Amino acid sequence: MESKIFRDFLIQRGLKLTKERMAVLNQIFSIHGHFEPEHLYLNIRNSEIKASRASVYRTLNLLVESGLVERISRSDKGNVYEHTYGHSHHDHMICTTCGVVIEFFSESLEELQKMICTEYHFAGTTHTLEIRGKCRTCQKRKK
Amino acid sequence: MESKIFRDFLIQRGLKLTKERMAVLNQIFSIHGHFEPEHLYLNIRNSEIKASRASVYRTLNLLVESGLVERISRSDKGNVYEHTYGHSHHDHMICTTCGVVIEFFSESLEELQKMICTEYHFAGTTHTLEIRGKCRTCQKRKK
DNA sequence: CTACATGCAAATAATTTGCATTAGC
DNA sequence: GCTAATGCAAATTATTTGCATGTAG
Repeated sequence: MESKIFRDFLIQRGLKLTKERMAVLNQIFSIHGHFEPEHLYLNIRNSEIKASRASVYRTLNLLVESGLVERISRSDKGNVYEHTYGHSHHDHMICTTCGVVIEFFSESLEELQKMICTEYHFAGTTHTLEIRGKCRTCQKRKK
Repeated sequence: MESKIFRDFLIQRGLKLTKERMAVLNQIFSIHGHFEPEHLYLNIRNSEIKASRASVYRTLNLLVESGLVERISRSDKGNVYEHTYGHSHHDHMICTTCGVVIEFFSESLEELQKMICTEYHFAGTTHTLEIRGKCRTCQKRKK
């Protein structure tokens, strides 16, 4: 699982597996969807093993480098992250009225993107698609 | 053109068309691709009519609200913008090695997205697709 | 035991805001 | 003239960093 991947990543870099780093990792993987660093920090403050804001940010950067977490950046202030391991790829629809985030996946979309990459001789590794608009509920509400 | 649209937008809101706002607008529309607020500010400092950082940021927010400019946010630090008027919709491929940005457009992709929206009862208005990976040149270079 | 990690507080950086002054309409 | 905009500098917010101390390997 993810802690094994992270451990291997750290060893490979000659870094140490500290309890603070584990606390951050565990917290992240206990969260379902998206999260912000501050949110993460507050949760950790309330948990068994604590970590400072500095460590949260430092660990977050390591996790992104290791590929376990992805920065999907799209908040007005600050970054938004999401863990990628064990959480299959998907894209997002964001309601500009209520802010709700709908995750979706489309195989055709993935394939089309591969074709486009080929056409442009681009070796795509990851992508982010974000569709903004109004969700079902807000469409009704506003008229 | 864009200045007419912006003027109308301002009037509709009971706001004023100042020379600073025009300077920001002109500067943006004299730029081909993407830009960052600081870049914009520096260009304006060197132009005829100047504007402070505060005004640049304030105007930028108005332009986003008016729909003339879009925040495509994805720099490690700060936001990246792009003007949308007269610059038809397209998506981006970003090389994670050299940072080059390739713009592309695919009609099939647009249609597929419409279909997905329909399926999810989502009224999509705009979208951003960003594919990250290695560009042709960097693929050769690194091997 | 040694190098790397931690926490803290100070430093950076991007952006926003309060306020006195200036300028569209 | 009235209301909104400007510039400045101070305030906020998010994130990083230097340094003395702690700790994993």
